[in-house]
Order: sequence, then structure tokens, then C-alpha cells
Amino acid sequence: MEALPLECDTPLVARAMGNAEAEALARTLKAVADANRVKILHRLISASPQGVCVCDLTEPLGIAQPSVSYHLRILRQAGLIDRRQDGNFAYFSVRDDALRRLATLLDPTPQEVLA
Amino acid sequence: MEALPLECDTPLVARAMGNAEAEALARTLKAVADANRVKILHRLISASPQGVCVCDLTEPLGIAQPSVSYHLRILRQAGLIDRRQDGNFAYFSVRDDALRRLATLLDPTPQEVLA
DNA sequence: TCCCCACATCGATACCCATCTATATGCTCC
DNA sequence: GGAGCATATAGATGGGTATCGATGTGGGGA
Repeated sequence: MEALPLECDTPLVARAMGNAEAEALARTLKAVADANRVKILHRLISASPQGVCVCDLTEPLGIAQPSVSYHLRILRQAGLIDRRQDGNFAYFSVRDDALRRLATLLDPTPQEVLA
Repeated sequence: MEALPLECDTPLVARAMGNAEAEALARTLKAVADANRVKILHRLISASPQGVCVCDLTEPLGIAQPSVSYHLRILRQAGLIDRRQDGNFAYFSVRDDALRRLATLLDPTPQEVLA
């Protein structure tokens, strides 16, 4: 008889978030959800506006150069950073528009970031 | 002789972000960087403050109940949500303190979330 | 006491992701 | 045009992650 089983009774104030919406947000978050990429973004935010070249990222990150390029590609595909080629060097910089929200999360007073 | 090779010359305004700092932030971001967990948080934020029980999450997410429990565990371990048991049911709610920063990213006018 | 219901955990599986080495590409300078 | 440097791409590999079905656990009602 299906005996309605006690009803856990949660009001559900608003409708569920759309699938596409959730996945878009998750995709952007995934792009930032990595320690090395967080460090990259931090440095790019600090060192704006002319950008930072790969050679200045490789050593402080302590990973191989192809790995740095890999992370930069992830961030670029997520629309978070821009790439500018100048001679042999490639300079990367943050995209203010897409990153403004995340910047408040990453930047404010380095010491107490989500501590 | 190491022939300093042309110097790509990026000023490096600030010092690099600490390793622990970056990993802590990445860990929190990883917890949110999943479409289903984004949906869960969205619902929890909407349906505060008494919390939402698992049964009300399983169906809208379209995944099996153990998977929902799994995601809730991830979010709980990240300190983003709280769990309160009441009878047979478990009610989950967002932790305002830890989530306040992320909330501004998840909540503001559902339509234009990082669109 | 027994059963049932809500939820958590376990074990397996399939996929994704970060990393490396090796190699390609593209630019600059001689 | 050839050498050399900075960066990107390719391919391989190990570790992590989301998912499931099956099972454990703990509370409530009959």
C-alpha cells in the first residue's frame, strides 16, 4: 500500500539548479582546483599586467616545463588566462573579466586565504 | 659559461604562494569542482537553514543513493557542510563561515553564474 | 522483538588527470 | 639557411575519482 513513509519533509524553496549551469560552473572550478594552477594564477595576478613567461613559472613550481604548459593550457581553455607571444617567449596574463570572482577568493591578504 | 640567454624579464612583483597555502585552497576547490556537488550546495543554500535530507537529493540528481552519500562525505570532509541526524533522516546544511566566499560564486542571480 | 526504512560503507570498475620523457614547432640570431 | 632556444604537443604511466550493486548500521513503529 506504499504507506507514505513518514515524509522527511524538506520544503525545497527553489527549483534545482540546471544541469548545464552546474556543469559549466564545475568545469571552471575544476580548472582552478589544482595546487599548481592556483600558484600560477596567484603569480599571474601578482605580476600583471604585462604577463609572465613560462620560464619564470617552471622553476618556482618545481615541475617539468611540459607540465607547466599543460596547466597553462587548462587555464586558457577555461577562459581564465590569455596568451601573448613575443619572440621566443610566451607571456600569460589573467583575464580580469572571467577571473574577477575567483580573484576575491585567491587574492585577499595571502595569509588568510580560506585558512 | 651558462651564457645568460636573452632574459625573458618578468618582474615577479610578489613572492610565490606557499605550497601548503596553495594545496589547502586547491583541496577546498576540488570539493566543489563537481557538477553534482555544485547542485547539492546550490540546493542546500536555497533550502537553508533546517537542512535537506538525502532522500530529497537523490532523485533530482539522478544518481544512486550511495553516490549522493559519497558526495556529501566529500563536502563534509572539506568543512563545507554540516550533518544533523534526526530519527531515521540525516539533514545536511551549508556551513556559512567556510562557504561564504564560495557562496558569492554560486548564488548570485542563478542566471548569470559565470555564464 | 522483528521488520523496515534511511543512510553509510565496502569492493569493484571505468574513466579522468597530472606528470614525465621524447619529439615537434616556431622564432631569432649568426 | 643552420644552430639554438622557448614553448607546445604526443605518448605512456601511475594515482585519483565518480559511479554502481551489495551489504552494514542504527533508529522507529507495529
